[in-house]
Amino acid sequence: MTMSNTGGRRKPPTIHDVAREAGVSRGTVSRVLNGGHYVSPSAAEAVNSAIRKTGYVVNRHARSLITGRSDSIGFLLTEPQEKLFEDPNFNVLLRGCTQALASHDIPLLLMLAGTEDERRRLTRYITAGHVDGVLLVSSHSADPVAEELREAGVPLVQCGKPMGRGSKVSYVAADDRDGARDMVRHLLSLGRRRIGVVTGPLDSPGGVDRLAGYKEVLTEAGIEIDERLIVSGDYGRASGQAGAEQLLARVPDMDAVFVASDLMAQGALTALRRAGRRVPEDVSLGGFDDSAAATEATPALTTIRQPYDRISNEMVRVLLAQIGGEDPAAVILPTELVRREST
Amino acid sequence: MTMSNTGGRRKPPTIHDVAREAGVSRGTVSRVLNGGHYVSPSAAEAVNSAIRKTGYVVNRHARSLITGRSDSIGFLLTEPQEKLFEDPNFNVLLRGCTQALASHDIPLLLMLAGTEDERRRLTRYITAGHVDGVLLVSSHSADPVAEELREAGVPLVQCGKPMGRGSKVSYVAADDRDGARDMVRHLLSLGRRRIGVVTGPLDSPGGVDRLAGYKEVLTEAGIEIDERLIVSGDYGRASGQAGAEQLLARVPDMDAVFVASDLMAQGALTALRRAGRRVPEDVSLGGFDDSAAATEATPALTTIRQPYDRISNEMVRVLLAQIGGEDPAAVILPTELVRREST
DNA sequence: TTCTCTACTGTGAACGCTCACAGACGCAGT
DNA sequence: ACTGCGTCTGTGAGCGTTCACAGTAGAGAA
Repeated sequence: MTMSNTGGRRKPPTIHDVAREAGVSRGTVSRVLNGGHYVSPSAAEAVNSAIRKTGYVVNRHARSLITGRSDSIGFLLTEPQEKLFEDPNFNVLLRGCTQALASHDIPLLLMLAGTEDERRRLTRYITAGHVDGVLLVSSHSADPVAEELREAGVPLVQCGKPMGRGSKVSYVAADDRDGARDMVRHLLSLGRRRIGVVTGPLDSPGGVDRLAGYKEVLTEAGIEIDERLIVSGDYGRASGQAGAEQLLARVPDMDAVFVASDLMAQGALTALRRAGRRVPEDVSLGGFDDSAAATEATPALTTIRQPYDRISNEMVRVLLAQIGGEDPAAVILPTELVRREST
Repeated sequence: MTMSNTGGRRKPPTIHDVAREAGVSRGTVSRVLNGGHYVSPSAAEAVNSAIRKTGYVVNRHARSLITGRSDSIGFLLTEPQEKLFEDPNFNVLLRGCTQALASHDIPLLLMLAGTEDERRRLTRYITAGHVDGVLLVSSHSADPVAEELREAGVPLVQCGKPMGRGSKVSYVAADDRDGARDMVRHLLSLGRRRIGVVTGPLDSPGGVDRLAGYKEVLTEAGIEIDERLIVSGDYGRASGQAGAEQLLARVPDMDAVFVASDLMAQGALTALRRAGRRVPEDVSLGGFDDSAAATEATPALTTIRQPYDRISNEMVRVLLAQIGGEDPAAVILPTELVRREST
């Protein structure tokens, strides 16, 4: 009584089979499948049990062919992927997007556009309508791909604030400026006054905004901005170490550092330790991201938590809305100060 | 003279448009698209330039509808995803598979089956023929999903050796036994004789094989197996720490440990340090995986490199072969000893 | 010439679905 | 009775491809 059916895929049932089984027409089955309006309760019941009995699953290709939708979306990465894949936050984002989409029964296509060739290939693929929309993760905040897709009319949501001010592309981002403000305020509340900063890349809005928040709070507190206490990095561990070394050389009695990423903060930790500074006794150290690096470091890093789980949900929500015809939207989500051992 | 076309996706050209442009029939265009046999050079040239001119991209839905293939494959994760996504090796694998598939112009669908519901939904999706095959990553080495898909006749390649001996499912794995042998031989060559081992889970082939390699080499070297020197872990950091503590308690003069994952080795490092042992002076420590954890640890870990870049390529190769009608295959790839500071 | 073979090309039909339309039915208002 | 309306249902057409088949042209053999 087993139906092992080992090997050789059997032809799946079609909407026709279901219709015959339920004693109705294709049209009625289709109506039940898509919302179920204008169909009598008895017919709906018959169709549903026929679906269960036959194990019917809609053929998305046939559906897409006529609707023009593909009911799938692309998760596009346009940058050096080694770096990104190492970033725990990126992984949270990818996982979150996949799950958020899954709850809408929409598959996610992973697209990596490292080289120029791949970029071209994927742009073609996307503009040909093989996905309904794109979730874009790009470290370049003024990515040409974003503009190209937008011009082609492809619904698009970017992770992080894009650089171009005028460009009408949707995005979801954490509130970098406010996060930085919280951190610097926290350092001030500890009695620190000579607070250094290692910024992110200053050609990205994230880098700029975090620095702006730092400056604002100090100015509000009546502390003059000391340019010797400002160095810029690239979010990578090495640049954090170099940055902290530079700061210490310039201002040996610095009593706190705000480092614009946890990875850089790890590097800064190494530099501080080598220079004989104790953290947090001599120097308070604040990071940004609340990545795995923050808890793995010793001492564990006080940092600013970016709500990547919410970011992914919002990206999906905004994208689906845009696919549904709504206008592009910008969403900025609040950050949260997470206190640990480094301050 | 710009054709900005902002917003509103234009209807893409069809094979019909190309045919008209080239002055040939649909059939000829289709033949050019699929291999180009039985088509005259002049016609092929005309079609190709028409394709370039119109910017034609094949509609995969229409193609799939008739061929029955979907020309896409699924990357299925059946286990606690938080853990896996943290694993750098997993990320290499995902990236490698995506790229290997991209070179065949095949999109990868990311599928996460954490809950029972998702598992059912995805099984339906897969068996309905929405993907041509599945790359499966599962920590359970005897995953019921694997068996279910195999029975449904879905081409499938698993990452890592599956548990069931008889089951005819394709897999690609590193040579765990041989890697373990290399490591233990290395420890012996350093003059170590009281070598402990923290194994992986012993209900998985990887865990079993690494322990087997350890035992083999010791036996070959004429050293008796001491059960007090064997504890088992679960590949996680915490279990490595606990394992090393247990070993030290049982055999205080242990002079080396082979730990079956780098993450566990990090934990073991902490335990050894707390117990006042210097690494590598007092105790040589060998890991497994060559993950990021290995280089981040201080001292950097000597470990066994699993060739995840090659594994991903092989998984794709074997899967495509199987889709093409070939029989399931098992591929075992050689590992490599990477010497760093911990031995 | 005629026949055969090879190389090439065009033409329905079909894949499984949705959509627009037309029709049927019951019920209320005129 | 007729008309109108809202609810429900079936039918044909068509989405863009590939595939099988039929057909043409030219070359070479008989």
